[in-house]
Amino acid sequence: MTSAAAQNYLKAIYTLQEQQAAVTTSALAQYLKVSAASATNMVKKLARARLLHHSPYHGVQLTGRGEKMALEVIRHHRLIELFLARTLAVPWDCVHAEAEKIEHVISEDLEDRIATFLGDPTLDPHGDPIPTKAGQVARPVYPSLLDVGAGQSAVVRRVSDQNPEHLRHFSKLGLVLDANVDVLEREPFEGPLRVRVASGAEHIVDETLAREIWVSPLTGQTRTGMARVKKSK
Amino acid sequence: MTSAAAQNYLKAIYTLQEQQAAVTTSALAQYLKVSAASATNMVKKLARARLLHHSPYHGVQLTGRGEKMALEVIRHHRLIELFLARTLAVPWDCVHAEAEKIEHVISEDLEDRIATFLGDPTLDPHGDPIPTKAGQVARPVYPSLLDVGAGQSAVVRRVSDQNPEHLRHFSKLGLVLDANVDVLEREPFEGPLRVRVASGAEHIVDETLAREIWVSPLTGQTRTGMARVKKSK
DNA sequence: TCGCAAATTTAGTCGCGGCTAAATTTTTTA
DNA sequence: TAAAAAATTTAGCCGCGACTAAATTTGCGA
Ligand SMILES: [Mn+2]
Ligand SMILES: [Mn+2]
Ligand SMILES: [Mn+2]
Ligand SMILES: [Mn+2]
Repeated sequence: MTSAAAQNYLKAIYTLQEQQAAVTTSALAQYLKVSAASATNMVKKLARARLLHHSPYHGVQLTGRGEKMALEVIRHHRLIELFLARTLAVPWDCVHAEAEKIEHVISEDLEDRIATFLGDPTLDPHGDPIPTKAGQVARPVYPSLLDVGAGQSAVVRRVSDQNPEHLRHFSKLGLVLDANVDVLEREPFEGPLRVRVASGAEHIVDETLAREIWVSPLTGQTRTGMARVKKSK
Repeated sequence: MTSAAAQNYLKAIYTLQEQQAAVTTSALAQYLKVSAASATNMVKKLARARLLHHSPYHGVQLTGRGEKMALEVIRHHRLIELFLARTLAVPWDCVHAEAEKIEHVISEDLEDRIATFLGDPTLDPHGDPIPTKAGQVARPVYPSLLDVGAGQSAVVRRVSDQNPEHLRHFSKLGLVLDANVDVLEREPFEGPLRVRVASGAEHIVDETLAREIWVSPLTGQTRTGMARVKKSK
């Protein structure tokens, strides 16, 4: 038990649980790009192994053991992402795919060595929190770039690692971790944003993309606000 | 095709081919710790994929494509071993088991990054040659420590990575890569060796273990010989 | 050269993790 | 509230890579 496939299901359920409490078969199937029947099949196996509770036709919920196991895999994933980024300068749009494979095959000993080598880090290259060995994980909640009002500034804190093309686009735009962004204007009806980045360049950011960037809004207005924040340091 | 299992068969056949030209089903099965029936089954699949020639009841031989593929996996394996040893100080008795898993899941891009990071190395932590990207591999042939006569000295060039306990023992004894060894005496009937290592300490090395260490013999006699060699540098 | 033992292949099975199609249950809509 | 739609589960299948047991082939010794 706890094959790579099972680990991926546990990870997916954990991730989906962060949004809504009851994770449905179809949500799971869609997320993992498998058929609903396949998801049901694995869910029954995980339930038998007491890694989740299955309320047939209604959804699943991880048990303590299941959540712990999910967090272990997530810890592997994020440590590996950071390790590859740090040691080999693997760009942030590539680390996810590599980590997705390696996370299932490293030993606990190697995990420990990587963690120590990196100085027991708390964030991966996308700003995702790294669970501790004991299974504790921070749950930073940031507004998305979309929630920042026109005329406001913010600092990029976390970026979705699900789409490599989007990540590549973000780094091209200068929208990297800890970067400052000024939201200049917002098209109505959930339209795209116009932003200014640290270099001074201005870019249009589509709604879908803006949803994949989470930020710490800064008080005060764009330039002025930023200047004030810098001074007050 | 070319699942992790298939890659392991190709690697095993390549390794066995270095000893004898025709690799039998039972040799393969024994090496991989699977039943003969399982080996036959995979052999037939690899033959269908034109990765080897199968002469039923007589043995197999890798095709050009099969050998190339084997060398690609071996390159992954040895690069990963060296990478783990260099970056994380993973001891040489642990790198093999980790590499055995990771070798099947890294991308070509990651392989290239690791190779470049390591400066395109030619030897792994056990002195095994690393095949090039193009599939060329050096075939260093060294005598084993057992072939060194009493009173002779040698330099450790290569050590079998198959048995972690043996490797741990070797490093405890100071029998590491590039170490000098003086063979002091040899018990008759293929008995154990008495050796002196760089530190001056003397150790008994069993025949089985001595077979797992390959060396460059030095001309001249132990101390005297070594001294002379050192002077002549 | 014949017969037997060893090696090898074939036949049939299993668990895993996918799939489609059909049955069932829940939810929505009329 | 009954019928239709949607979601979910069940049933049955497949390829993979193991296995055991049985059949076949090979090669060796008498
Ligand atoms: Mn990731
Ligand atoms: Mn990440
Ligand atoms: Mn190795
Ligand atoms: Mn090695």
